[in-house]
Amino acid sequence: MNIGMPESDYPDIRGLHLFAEMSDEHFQTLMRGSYVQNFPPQIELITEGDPSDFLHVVLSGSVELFSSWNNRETSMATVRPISTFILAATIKEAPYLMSARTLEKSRIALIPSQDVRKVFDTDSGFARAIVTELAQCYRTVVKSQKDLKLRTSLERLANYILRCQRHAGGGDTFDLGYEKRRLASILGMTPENLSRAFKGLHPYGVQVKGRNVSIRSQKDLEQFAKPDRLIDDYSS
Amino acid sequence: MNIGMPESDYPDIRGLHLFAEMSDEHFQTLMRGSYVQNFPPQIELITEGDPSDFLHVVLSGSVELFSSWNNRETSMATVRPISTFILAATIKEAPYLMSARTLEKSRIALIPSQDVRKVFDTDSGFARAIVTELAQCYRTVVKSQKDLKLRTSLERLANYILRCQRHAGGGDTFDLGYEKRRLASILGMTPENLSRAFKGLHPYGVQVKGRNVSIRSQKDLEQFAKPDRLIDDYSS
DNA sequence: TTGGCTAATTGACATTAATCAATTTTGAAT
DNA sequence: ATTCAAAATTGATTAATGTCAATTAGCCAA
Repeated sequence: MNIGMPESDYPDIRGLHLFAEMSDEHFQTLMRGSYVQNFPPQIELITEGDPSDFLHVVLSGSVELFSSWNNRETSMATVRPISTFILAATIKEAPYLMSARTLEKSRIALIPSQDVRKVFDTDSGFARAIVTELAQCYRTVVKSQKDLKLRTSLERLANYILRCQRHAGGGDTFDLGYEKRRLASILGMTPENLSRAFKGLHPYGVQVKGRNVSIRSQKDLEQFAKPDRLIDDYSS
Repeated sequence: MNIGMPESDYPDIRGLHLFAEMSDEHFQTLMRGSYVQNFPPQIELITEGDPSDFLHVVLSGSVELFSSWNNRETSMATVRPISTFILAATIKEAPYLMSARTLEKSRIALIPSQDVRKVFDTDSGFARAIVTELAQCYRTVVKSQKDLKLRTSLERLANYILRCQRHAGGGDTFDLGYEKRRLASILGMTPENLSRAFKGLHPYGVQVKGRNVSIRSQKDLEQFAKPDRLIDDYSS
């Protein structure tokens, strides 16, 4: 465990939208109280219900946000470098709504929540950035909610594949992005159902081998999936 | 249609968390460009995909936020006085993700989005309030997402009833809060399924007559519903 | 009060998805 | 390469939910 933030990590964090516009002085203030840790895979970083003591920044690796209730568990989102999580809880000084665990070996920066709140009040650049980030988070969840409520699991998978393709550059063959059991949870279904859903997309030209997907007929798949920018465009 | 904001509406709006902490000067700036309209029931106020020209404030009545895709429609949330909607789209200068329609005769204030963004940059009290409001919105959607992904429709209904009861003061008989078809959509099910779900809760002491619900056995219902503050407590 | 409209309910059925159990496949460690 | 454990797939079945059609109930306006 490393205590204190190595200066070598500063540029990565400074490069985040969230920290790009603030004054050097305030940035230094935040960094002074922060530290960085390396975690192995599958480590639970935070547990839902706990008080939000730190804003977390994923510097490398990846982190899954998940929730549990009544012995069931579901994957809510994945955080990839370089971005933050638990921002809303930090701002509201409220307990975490989701737990977080590393998916792989990850490097995480921890910034004390009270420092974040303090600097927020004095640095308008930082305040602006936080609002933008929060609005983005909110809109992402709303899109996800629409996906869940308006589409069947087959349609969700089809649209996930198209988003994945776009994210990978638009080629007709690409990586699925997740282990299948995790993807199933993200899409709100069981692994068995996902396996069958892939077969259900076969008539639309979708081929899957391990984590590799290939789309034989872009047109057929899009015609079935009916992607919608107000659900599937994660950039706005 | 009334053009311009009557001064008599100022106190209601000023009383909102969102506008309570800002300077008088900035508040006046916002109000000068704003206006208030009265709408009959079932009027579509905004349509998803449209540019976000105004921040909306519900002064009286109620407004439903809903979304459509592929000829399907789902209810996303209800906005009751006195609160705002479309804040995230306003901040991000992005298109609305949801449509809005009045449920009843409603009085709505419209504040130009560009004014909101401008004042945000200069008034730190306002900035703070916007962040708090957005964080609240975000957490509300996350809770709703957990409700959807972790619970069956029967469990969602049971917990809805308990939340409703709490909101109504805790008595064992209270109003359902919505027309049943709308509640079904909010809970992510069909009206037929909702009707059967009410029957499914009968063994736990739930009686429904029209919009009136009564709980015969608080303990049984809670034991079944397993309410969780990280899903069902809308105050934090 | 009485139509007449919409909402709500009910039954029958179809579809979708979850569960359980049994293999098969995969991938990481040796 | 070999081995082992976890992941993925498959089949059979059950459970949950949606759809369609037909009533029934409730409400508002004339």
